[in-house]
Amino acid sequence: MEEIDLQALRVFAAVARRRSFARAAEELDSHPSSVSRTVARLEGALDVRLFQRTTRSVSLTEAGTDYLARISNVLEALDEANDALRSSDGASPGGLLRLTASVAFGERMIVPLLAGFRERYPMLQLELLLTDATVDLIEEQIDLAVRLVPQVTGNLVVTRLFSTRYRIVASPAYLARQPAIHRPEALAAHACVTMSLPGHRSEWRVRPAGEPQHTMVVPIRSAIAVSSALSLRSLALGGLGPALLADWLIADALADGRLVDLFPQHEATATDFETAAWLAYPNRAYLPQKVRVAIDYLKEHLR
Amino acid sequence: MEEIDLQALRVFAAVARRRSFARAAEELDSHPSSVSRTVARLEGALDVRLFQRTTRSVSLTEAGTDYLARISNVLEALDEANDALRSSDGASPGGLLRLTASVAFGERMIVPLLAGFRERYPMLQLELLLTDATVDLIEEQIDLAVRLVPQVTGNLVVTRLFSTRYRIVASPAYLARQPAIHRPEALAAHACVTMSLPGHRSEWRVRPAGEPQHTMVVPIRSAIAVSSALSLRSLALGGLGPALLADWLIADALADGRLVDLFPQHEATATDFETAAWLAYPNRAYLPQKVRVAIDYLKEHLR
DNA sequence: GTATATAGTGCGTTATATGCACTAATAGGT
DNA sequence: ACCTATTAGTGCATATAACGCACTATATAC
Repeated sequence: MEEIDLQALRVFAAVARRRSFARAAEELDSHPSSVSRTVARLEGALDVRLFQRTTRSVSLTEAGTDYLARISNVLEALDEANDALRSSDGASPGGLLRLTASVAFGERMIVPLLAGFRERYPMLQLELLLTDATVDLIEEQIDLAVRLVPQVTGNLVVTRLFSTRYRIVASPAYLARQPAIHRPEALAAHACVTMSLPGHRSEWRVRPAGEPQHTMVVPIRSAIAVSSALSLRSLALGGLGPALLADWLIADALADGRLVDLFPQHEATATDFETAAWLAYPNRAYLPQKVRVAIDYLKEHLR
Repeated sequence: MEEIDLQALRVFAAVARRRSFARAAEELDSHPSSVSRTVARLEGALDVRLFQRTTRSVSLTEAGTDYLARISNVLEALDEANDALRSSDGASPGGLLRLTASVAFGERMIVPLLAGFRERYPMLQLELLLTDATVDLIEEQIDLAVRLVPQVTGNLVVTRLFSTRYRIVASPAYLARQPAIHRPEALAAHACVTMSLPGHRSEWRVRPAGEPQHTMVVPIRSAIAVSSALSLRSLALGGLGPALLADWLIADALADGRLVDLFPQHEATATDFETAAWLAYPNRAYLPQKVRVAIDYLKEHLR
């Protein structure tokens, strides 16, 4: 029996995850030719075809699916063994930690923490994937994600960080030159700045705090719609109109008066009132030290 | 984190098993220098010392012990994955199967079966370690052992093949020219051939079949003591005197009259009446196909 | 005290893997 | 239905690393 290279197993797993030789090669900082040959060698050693190749798409064979499941466990157990050994002598966890969050949350909440985090865990290399698209944690090899949704779906382990509430805010300058807004219904007379997301541009929902049964659907007009929450915040600060923004995004501006909460007694939302910030990570048998400490650090500093 | 070579893990396991760099190198068909460098690289990658080296002996450190336990599982799971995949398409099991048995049992019982076994499993490569010393199945990487003892000890999985009974026999030629032996006590007047083992040379135990309470200890005289059961059999066949031999070793000679059972109504032994032939194999999480089929084959043809 | 076995190192050679250029083939766009 | 762009696979020259050998240092056994 020819010996099987561990590298070959990692390459195989990468191809299976990305469903492409070329993308796997990219991920591994290698070349499609190498990946192709490595997989071919592995298939030769096992005497089994692992992938069905049609030049345009790659998919696992039945045997490949079975092998991937077993191999994933093996690779995980191996990483666990190495991780456990390296941290057994009380050493600071090392390696690469891949984090993802929305652009706004990353910029406002994560980035300010990184200096302290790096100082505490200097051996850890960080990679921050800030995107408003929902990425596949498995395919993108993400260790830890912040998700801002009512409930997290998928085969993920989830921890709640804090509740997020949305506020309807405007800058003092805007309020000074526009008709007063005493009640939510008065928003109809204003040109608002909104997120360019379905359901955010034509109506918001408002209800007196603690009275879910009195929810009002308030029609609004969107003068400017942007796809970036950070830019939305800037527009509100610049006095371009009322905006619906998450509390964690504007806490500082409300505190020092650069923004005014129009309805302090009300809760507001575009879609769902009960939203929270969650930490989510792949449901693996073993949680690496680096992820463990990152979770603890974020929990400690974010709530 | 530098990548860890699978080869390095196998080398590490071999050194741990053999407790020697040189013997591990021998086992791996490599050189002590290579083994030394491979282990050194592994230790460097893990940043942990795995072995305590004193030029004359090698022992695992605490971290090494822990790592070995984890790595063994990983390597086993990997072998299992490969084995399962290769045999999933109904292929005949392949690889190397290492068997051990006593010299006499191997020669008389195993060797005659090998032709048929090879024919049935042509992809299997066999290695037969015939020795009367009790080998360490783990250290010697034995897949399957035949043990002839009352009870098998150690962390082994055991299956009973058949009971072994000992008979006191002599050749017709010997009996024709010597005083008759009607009762066991009469053996004292004869020069016996015996095994050169403690307790075999000065007395044998005899009892009427099914009457354990009437066990007699019969003093005997050993004229020739040999360390090989096969040679003992030859001496008995050659008419050199009465001998105590296992039934499976002389069944053919008793059947065709080349040997005569002196006390067909009695059971005899040198040490323990209740001896059996056992199949024993290391207690692993996964039983490889090749071992599975070997066990089945031996069971089918040996009882 | 001496001899032998064992772990570790330096160096030159060899084998292996890698990267690049190119081919073959398919799926999607026009 | 054709053309184009992308992707898997192959040949070949090169670079990298692993390997084996000779040798050293050290500790145990006799």
